[in-house]
Amino acid sequence: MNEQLQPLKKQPRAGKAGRSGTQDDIVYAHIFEAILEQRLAPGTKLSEEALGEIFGVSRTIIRRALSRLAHEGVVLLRPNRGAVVASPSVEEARQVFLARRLVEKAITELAVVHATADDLAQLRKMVQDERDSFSRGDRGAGIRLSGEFHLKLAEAAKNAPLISFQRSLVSQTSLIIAQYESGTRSHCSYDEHMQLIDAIEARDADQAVHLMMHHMDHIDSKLNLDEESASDDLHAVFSHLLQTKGKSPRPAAKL
Amino acid sequence: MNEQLQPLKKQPRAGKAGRSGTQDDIVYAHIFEAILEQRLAPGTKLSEEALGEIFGVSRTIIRRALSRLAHEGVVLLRPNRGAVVASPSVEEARQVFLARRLVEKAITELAVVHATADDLAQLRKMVQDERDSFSRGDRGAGIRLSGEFHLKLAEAAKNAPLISFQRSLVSQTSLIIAQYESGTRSHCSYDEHMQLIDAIEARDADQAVHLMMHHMDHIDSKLNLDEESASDDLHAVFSHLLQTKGKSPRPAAKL
DNA sequence: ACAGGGCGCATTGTACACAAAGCAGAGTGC
DNA sequence: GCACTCTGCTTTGTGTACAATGCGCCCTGT
Repeated sequence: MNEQLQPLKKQPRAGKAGRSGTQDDIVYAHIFEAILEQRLAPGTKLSEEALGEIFGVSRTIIRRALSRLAHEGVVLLRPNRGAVVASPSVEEARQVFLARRLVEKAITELAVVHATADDLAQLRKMVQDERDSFSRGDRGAGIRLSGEFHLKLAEAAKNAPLISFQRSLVSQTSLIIAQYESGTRSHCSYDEHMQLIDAIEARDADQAVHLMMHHMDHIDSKLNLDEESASDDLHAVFSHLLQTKGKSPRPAAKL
Repeated sequence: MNEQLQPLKKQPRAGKAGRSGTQDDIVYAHIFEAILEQRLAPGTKLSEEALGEIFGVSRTIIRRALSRLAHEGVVLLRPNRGAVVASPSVEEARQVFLARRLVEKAITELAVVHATADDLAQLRKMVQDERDSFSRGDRGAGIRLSGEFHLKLAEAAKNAPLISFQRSLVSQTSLIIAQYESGTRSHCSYDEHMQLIDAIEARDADQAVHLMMHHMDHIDSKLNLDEESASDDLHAVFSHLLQTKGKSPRPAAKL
């Protein structure tokens, strides 16, 4: 039932983070990636022991990784009942997108002021990688890299709290995209990303913000958050209930 | 050298959080409170074992509390070298305040739309408590309650990601205030809080935002983030260096 | 006397063992 | 026949022992 996959010596490819506690980061990155690529469906139970077996580490490490994922909102941690992959409701998705609009606007304005040449070069490189992933048909990597682009943009804005918040928002957005994206492929047009970089490099705040808001509109419109998402939404709610069930009506938000 | 303070049966008074894992929350709340009331100076080492002794719990619990505090930015977690009370630099403080302005503006606008009568009643009650604390001369409680007011306002805005972000910002702001506030007492005029509630209840978005921005200005102006903060700033930087870098003998304040 | 290296202590990181809390199933009473 | 409870198992929560890392001190060599 649970065979050990690899004895954990494999390096994390994308390096979401990779300084000190490599074990934590590896486990974190793998689970995160699995969620993004929908190998872990929303509502899936994440047993500590099973994950420990799989990654060849003790529950202590798993627990830390889950805690981190929970804090970023991609995993739901229920006291005494374990962790499950978060299944954001349509309402939660809307809230995330509202917050993102807000933050992306601010980040764009700040990036126009503070982005260095090096920042811009890195951003361009990321768009390249993103395009490559999509052309390879690697949807999961594409979603992840697209998210990392927005995160790098936040870094260019040079505001630590916003970077941290953006990390959380991007993670949740990725999960939402994985859950709600309509059939089509390219969810985040790298073309728009490139135009955005150009506007920032030109220090044209109005244009940059305009492009970013347009970009947000596009992402929004590609999701089935409205009426037509009935079946998808129902499925999400269903799996959620299967996990949560009990006599408790609804934890809604654990905060 | 380290006597056990209390065997941990004392309830957390203000209830920053208090549902399930009470132990975590108690430890978290006590450390947080100690930091706010400046019984724990920035840069102070937070030894896991010492804290465990003090609170009568194992390092496991302490570690979780520290992790949580670290995530909120009031504690700095250095791999293999333990935790210290964060000592935000002036630059970091500026970043926090910039982010807060942004978020408070959005929260205010949303609260005008979404705040219920119950929300408003709770907000008014919190201002009362805050005023009481200040009149009692309980500065730490005052700072905390003032922060909780802004957090409750975020809850009235009904946007989960913003609430979470606001929690982090408020915590860090509290630390900054504790560190940089100029000698005077009332740092957050509850009067302004009350006016803000009135504007929100009147659903006057422009007025509410105007008041909030004014309020932010006031908080800003009460801090010594500019030139005159030389000594305070120097001290902060100094303690920071003592902890982070060298082989220096002793941090000014010990646990 | 000072610089460099090695050694011992203190503290954190990790794994594991035990305790507690859910959850599922079978059995029993109404 | 249905519902309720009691019991056993599975899974999480917590404490603790051991390993690893960092840090300070002392010793030695120049």
